[in-house]
Amino acid sequence: MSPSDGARSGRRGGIPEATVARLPVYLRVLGSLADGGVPTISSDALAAAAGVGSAKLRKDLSHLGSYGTRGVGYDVEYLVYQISRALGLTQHYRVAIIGVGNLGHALANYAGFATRGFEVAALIDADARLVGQRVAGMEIRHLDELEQIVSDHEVSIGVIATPAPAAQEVCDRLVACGVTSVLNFAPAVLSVPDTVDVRKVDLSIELQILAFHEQRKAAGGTRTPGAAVPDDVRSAAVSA
Amino acid sequence: MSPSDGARSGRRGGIPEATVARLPVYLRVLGSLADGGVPTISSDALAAAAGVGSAKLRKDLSHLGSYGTRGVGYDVEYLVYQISRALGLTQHYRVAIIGVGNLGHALANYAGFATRGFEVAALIDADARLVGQRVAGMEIRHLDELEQIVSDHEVSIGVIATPAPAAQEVCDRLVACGVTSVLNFAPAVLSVPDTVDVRKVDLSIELQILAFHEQRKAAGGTRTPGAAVPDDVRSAAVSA
DNA sequence: AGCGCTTTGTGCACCCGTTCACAAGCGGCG
DNA sequence: CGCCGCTTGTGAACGGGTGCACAAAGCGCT
Repeated sequence: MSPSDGARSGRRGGIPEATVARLPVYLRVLGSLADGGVPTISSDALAAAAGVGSAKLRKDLSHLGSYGTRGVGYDVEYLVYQISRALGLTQHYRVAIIGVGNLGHALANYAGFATRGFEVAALIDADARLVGQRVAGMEIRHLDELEQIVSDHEVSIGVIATPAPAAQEVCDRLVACGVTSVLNFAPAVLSVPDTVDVRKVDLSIELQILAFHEQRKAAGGTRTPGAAVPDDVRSAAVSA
Repeated sequence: MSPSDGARSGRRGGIPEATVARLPVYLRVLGSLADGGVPTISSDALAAAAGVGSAKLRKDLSHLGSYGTRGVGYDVEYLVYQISRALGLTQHYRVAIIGVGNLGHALANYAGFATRGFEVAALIDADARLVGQRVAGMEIRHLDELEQIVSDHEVSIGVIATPAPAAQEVCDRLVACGVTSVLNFAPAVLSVPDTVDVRKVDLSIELQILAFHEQRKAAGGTRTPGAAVPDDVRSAAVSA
């Protein structure tokens, strides 16, 4: 998303963004395979399990080196290690969750955090009535202490699970504390300096995208409950 | 995937997938503007509020018609209507949530559902102890009744919030009932016929992607002597 | 040891999406 | 009434990602 990232120190890190987004999927599948005692796997089988094409998978893996044996496949455990290393999962990341409402509550209890080197270091909320309560074995702290908490626990990833109006302010404070990665669950557009990475998870958007395709599918063929199908045909006047 | 379903993208009225993914963002911003009484807005201002480039925004909007007045901008209310229509939000969609654990609980209480024509029609869980309990004013039904519920309520979107091992089976049953859109929160790869749309929301993957970038940023600044210079001097001011 | 089967790794062509730059169009002002 | 400045809409160049097809490279069997 960076407009022009000028000088790239030709070291590792040249992994395409689309590949990075798929590596965690491979990692998860490989984890199950390793647990099942599978020693090696071919790109075809792994691709099928991960829901991608085999050529794409091979190209993805080729970006992090030539691990894999021709005629045999990939060593599962070794590949797990290499992908983990490429993703930076050999390090430990401390996460702070801001906003302990329904969603924050669910996130705090989410088992997926601990499994890959992520540790929920703090739960923070602005509501004084929640402060002191324990969720997932952790005490909720007040938003006023955010800076102190981030500093003490060396939080490197902030998870925003607040209502939308509070999101930008919380984000700004996180960034001011030196947090450079933010995962935003609030339905709001966050503006940050481009040294900071923001990823958003937005349920409402996902539903609306599904709605679009649902409408698309309904327009084509089977029984359509209401009328209102004419809007399908778009302005043919302009586009010749 | 299969080239045969190419009709879905790139036809008349065929809005590019990337554009569809951004339309909900525009819609949200426009909603706030409309509430604030703003009558018209320029592509530049709207793009800034949505966090995209203005050219991209104009091209996105151009895909759904030539709404907008040169020299003036876009009529906010009219644009809200047009985007809503393009996304299919003029229709009503009934959603079933399968799996009422921490996450399903949070989803059931999520206010964003009702706001855009989505209605949570059913909560379903496999745990008999949860059945009959009320969450968000709705009674939890047992998984055995899934087919009946989907049929009775004409559910068109299924939200899977089960543990990973149950996800594929639940998905298969949903598909068998005629559900053609699935939103998957379980950390599992779902395989469906290509008539069905699946979108996945995976917290663990998002964190791992952030970890990758975090590692990349830290690559030059940790304990490297002499190289303590921040990786990029392109510091942009936060929204002041 | 050699041969053939299997699978990786990759060069290449294609396609989607992004960005730039500008002509066309509309409202307001003199 | 005509000109001017502003904004939209879009043609065209550009870049990244995807899929195909194949050469290179191990392994096992004979």
